[in-house]
Amino acid sequence: MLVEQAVTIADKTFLQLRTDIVSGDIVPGSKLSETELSTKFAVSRAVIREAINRLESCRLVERKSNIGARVVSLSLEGLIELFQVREPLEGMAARLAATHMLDNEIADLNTLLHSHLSSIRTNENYFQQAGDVDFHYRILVGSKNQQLISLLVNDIYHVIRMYRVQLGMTGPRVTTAFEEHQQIVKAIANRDAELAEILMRRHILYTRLHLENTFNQT
Amino acid sequence: MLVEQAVTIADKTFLQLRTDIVSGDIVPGSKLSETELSTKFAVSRAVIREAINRLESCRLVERKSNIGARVVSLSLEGLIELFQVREPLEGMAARLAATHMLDNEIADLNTLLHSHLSSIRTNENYFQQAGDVDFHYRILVGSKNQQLISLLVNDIYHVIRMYRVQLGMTGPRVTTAFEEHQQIVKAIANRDAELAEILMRRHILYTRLHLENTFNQT
DNA sequence: ATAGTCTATATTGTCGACAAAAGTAAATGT
DNA sequence: ACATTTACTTTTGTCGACAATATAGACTAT
Repeated sequence: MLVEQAVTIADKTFLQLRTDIVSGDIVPGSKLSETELSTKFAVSRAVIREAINRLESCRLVERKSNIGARVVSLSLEGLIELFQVREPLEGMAARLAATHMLDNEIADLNTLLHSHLSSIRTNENYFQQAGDVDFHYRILVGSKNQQLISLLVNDIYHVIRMYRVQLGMTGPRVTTAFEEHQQIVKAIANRDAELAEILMRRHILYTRLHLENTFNQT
Repeated sequence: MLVEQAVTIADKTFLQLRTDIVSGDIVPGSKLSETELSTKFAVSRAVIREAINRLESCRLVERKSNIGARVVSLSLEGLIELFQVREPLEGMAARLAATHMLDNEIADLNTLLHSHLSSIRTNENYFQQAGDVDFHYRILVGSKNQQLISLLVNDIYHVIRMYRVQLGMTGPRVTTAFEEHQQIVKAIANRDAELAEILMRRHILYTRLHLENTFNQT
């Protein structure tokens, strides 16, 4: 998949902090003290500042001038807003993928779907989650639109992952989602851009509604 | 409209640099030397670095480790990619606006349209451009989706403006675009979310095709 | 007792200097 | 003459210190 190679110290610090935030080790709403983090990571405040700046542009932290940065706090409304952004973007990605994906990329996607199916049968939850991520990622890359790819991979996906972890969403809905995946791939293989977009949007919409339901019931 | 108040020196430097880049005073592809800029603006390199970092997250400059930052170079392909992102996003904005815009906001939008119409009659090109920006901005705000608003206003709009200035696109297409605007507002006033989205997407698609044509013909 | 002010403290913003990496040009060897 | 190495210069990355702003607590006045 994607290789993010950290060459500078600020890179590593940024990646480490992002992991800590997304995984929940640094709890939402908590303050990111520059001095504190610089001693913890044993680096200068400058690299911490740079890392925090980048976290801000990923929408993982919010910063106020002369006050400081806090990890974004989670709300159902925020998650809904995020999915309202993700839905049309991935819809367009599927539309473009139907036109621009190479035949062998589509074949690989089918292979992935089959391995996904077998992991459903054996109830391997972890791989189901990873398989879902991989599925969306491949279609996104298949769109060949760099703006779209960068926007979703570098920003939105991480924020959504954070929400999922925080809200304890261990995404079930696998069996029905699998059928939706299948239909999307079929539309792409048929080079039906219009249908691919509609199906992808529906797929993400359903996921959103499912998340809303599970969240509201608890 | 939107007020971006710069409290810190880095804020001001960032805004100044962004203006210079979008307006073309700093030409695309040119290098942003930290030392050079720090002497030019009479500030320390730290604030220049922060400003450049923010420009990078706006997608206005590209940075490579240990090498430096360059203003993004323009290409027709890049502009197309950008419109392929913008189209579904603003489509969703129109869809949401049809549900969430307040009645008086819709009334204001109609007032704006009428003033737009009169400026078309008198051929005031500058106000036509500004009017178009204002139109899209109001619908975006009407969506009430903070993620969507921030994404378009803080990032995408600036990049598109840079492309327009650079490629010398003094957006004509006003009269037909006006009718499209009218139809979109009508759909929103009717609270027809589905139609509002379709019309907005078409509107942006047409704009893109128009830009492609004018660019290819020259 | 409460509101407001003032002082002390902690945190962020800015700066200049040093370290490390990349780029450049001269020098050497074949 | 060309390629490679080596010294040198330039630019970015990192650091610690100082300045400016915000927060917290003590103090005063009504």
